[in-house]
Amino acid sequence: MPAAPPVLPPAGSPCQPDCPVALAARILDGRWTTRILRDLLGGTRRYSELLHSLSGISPKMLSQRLRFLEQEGLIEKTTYPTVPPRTDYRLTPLGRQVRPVVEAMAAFGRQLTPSG
Amino acid sequence: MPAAPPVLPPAGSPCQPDCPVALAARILDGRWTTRILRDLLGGTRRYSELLHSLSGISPKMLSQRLRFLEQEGLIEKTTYPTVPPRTDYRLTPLGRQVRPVVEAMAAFGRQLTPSG
DNA sequence: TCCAATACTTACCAAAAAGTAACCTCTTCC
DNA sequence: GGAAGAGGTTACTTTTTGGTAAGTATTGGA
Repeated sequence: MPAAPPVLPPAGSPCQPDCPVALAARILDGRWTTRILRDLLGGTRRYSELLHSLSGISPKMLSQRLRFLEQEGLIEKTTYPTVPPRTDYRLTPLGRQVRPVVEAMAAFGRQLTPSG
Repeated sequence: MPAAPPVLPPAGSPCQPDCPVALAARILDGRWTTRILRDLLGGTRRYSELLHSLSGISPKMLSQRLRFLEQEGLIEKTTYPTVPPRTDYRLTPLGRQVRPVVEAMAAFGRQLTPSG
């Protein structure tokens, strides 16, 4: 059975603050959010792995965004009481629902690159 | 023939600043951008229509975002020298490529609504 | 004793994004 | 001589976002 067709609100209807696009934008907004999600779509990641792979992000921003995404129910973490401690982050079922968004962004972003 | 399968960068590869997702995020970032694009996906709109339909946006923000999107080649405008003057905004071919992104965001946003 | 490693937090600061309110231009209608 | 209406701009302020640097906790190892 095919996936449900993508539905955009009808042509005339304005995008109210509670419109699905606005709700998604509130969560996905920010320089780093979609990049963090993109990396987590590749599987579980540790804090230090993300800090390294998202070149340029500061520890503060990373933990801030991670905390926000956790609050919003998109990711969850596990801390292992080893020495030194270790923390794993992974997407929740809700978080995995952003895959189509990130994929569509990647496809759009490829149109943007001057030379592939 | 089916659409090309959505491709996300391979699991291990970090999201560099020039990764497609980051490039798309730079343009789609901000509280209003995707909402403006959402409305324009419904067809040509006038400045005053957008000002009204994007409830809460200020004239300054709207013209700022519109100018930015024009610079980035996603929209174009036409001004008619009527009295009073009239301006139409519409998506360019590049701008229409954001449709899948906005659709995916809408689908994700619908998961977020507590009730419908 | 001090350093290393991991995963943070805190205080402080700079820059960017967004909001508010007022103003501007032009012309036609009252 | 206004006001109205479209499409903005300007100056000013606030809020949000992001960055830097340093500090915290734990404990095994040199």
